[in-house]
Amino acid sequence: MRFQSPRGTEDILPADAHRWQRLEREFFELSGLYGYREIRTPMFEDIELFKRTSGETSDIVSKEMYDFVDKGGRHLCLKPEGTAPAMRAALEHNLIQPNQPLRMSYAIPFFRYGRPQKGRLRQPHQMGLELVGSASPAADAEIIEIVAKFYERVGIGKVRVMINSIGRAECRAKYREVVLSHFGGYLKDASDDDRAKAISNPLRLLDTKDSNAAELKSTIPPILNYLEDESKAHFDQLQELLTEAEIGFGIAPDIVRGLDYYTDTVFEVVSDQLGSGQSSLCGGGRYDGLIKELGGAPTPSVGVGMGMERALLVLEALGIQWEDRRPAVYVVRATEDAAQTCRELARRLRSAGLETHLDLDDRKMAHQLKQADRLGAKWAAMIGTDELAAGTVTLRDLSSSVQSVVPMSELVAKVKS
RNA sequence: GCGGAUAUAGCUCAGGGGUUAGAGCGCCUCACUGUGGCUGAGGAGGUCGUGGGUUCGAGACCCAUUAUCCGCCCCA
Repeated sequence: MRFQSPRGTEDILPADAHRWQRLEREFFELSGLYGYREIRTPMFEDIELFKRTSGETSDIVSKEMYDFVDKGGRHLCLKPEGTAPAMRAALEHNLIQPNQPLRMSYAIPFFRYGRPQKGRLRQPHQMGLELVGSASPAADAEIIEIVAKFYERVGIGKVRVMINSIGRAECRAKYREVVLSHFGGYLKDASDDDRAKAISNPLRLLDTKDSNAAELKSTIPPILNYLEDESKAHFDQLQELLTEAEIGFGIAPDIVRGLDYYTDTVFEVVSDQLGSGQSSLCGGGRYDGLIKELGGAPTPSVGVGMGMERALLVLEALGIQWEDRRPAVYVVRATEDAAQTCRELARRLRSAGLETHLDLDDRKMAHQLKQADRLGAKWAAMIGTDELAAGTVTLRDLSSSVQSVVPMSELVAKVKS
């Protein structure tokens, strides 16, 4: 019986792992410059945490959770997103203090039970940021700035961040009626999906792909027209701040977000390089009501999640290749009597911080050189009877084939130069 | 969750009822017993995704199942 990885999961193989490491390194380095520090929370949580925060009617909670009951009868689930667990942990450990913004970052797998496709998995990964404790549009701008800088830094280039505001609860309630009456006629013979949306979350009618609704979508007045003064001012200031930071953005009135906890600012970065109908590279927004919902003092906050496999997919589509580290030296045992000396030299090279390879299986010299070549080693350090007697190493530059004889004592220095 | 397509060597793919299933690339050996890449000659590697069925005979046809891909849903 041969096993496969479970549906919708992927193995990250040794030849590819460096790309993931690089992505995470760039992410933590960049966000660290803004003061973000990593938080690591458990892979599973009490299922109620997500029902409370994302909302019972959200797609995540209503049909995409990997939930289970453990042997102690606890109803748990693999985390379907990163924000709620981070906030639960922050509250549990009293990390949230008045007038002290809390900045947290993470790179995590998360879990959603859906139909897999390219760029859409059951165990995807995301890099997330949470900025807790500021109501200022400067907080929204900070998160968006990091996102924009991140994509630029890894080579995806300048991205256009699409922003919208969905206001506060009253505004949304008002707008919900606007949407329902605007789409009223259409809903009579709309798809089951869209009719279900009309009941569970009318705002999501805005992103229906039904061609019959295209005109209605284009003629509906945007939610921005219904924002309260405060939300309107917030949104305007955010735009000024983004302009000041020279971040390219556009306004997309149809970005609505499927989770209940968002308020005011919502945003995403899209790419046309993803294929499979997937376009979202990252998504985020402000969630001023979430912490209160979890029993904490009302605390305004903003966050974002950036999809890792989607970033990698775009990088690949752009033809951007990241080189893995390569061995510095392959120590070649030319004759059997040099075996011990070869091992000793290899140890010395590694102590000096140089990746060094050695044949384990008494292969002939030609084979060892072939391995060295295949591994992409810079140098082959060859030792046989002659070198043993002279206390030297024959050092070959594998790309130029230039060869020289150096004393063993100078090997490390020569290779490092 | 709904609709469609696909599954043959490590990889990319041919073979569409009839002996022992093929190619390119990759891998191993030798030419080259102390020198990789290039070349040449050999070689290894497949329960044809899995399980049933039809047939004298199935990699091929039928059914089921699993996985992947595409569309919907949704998002990262």
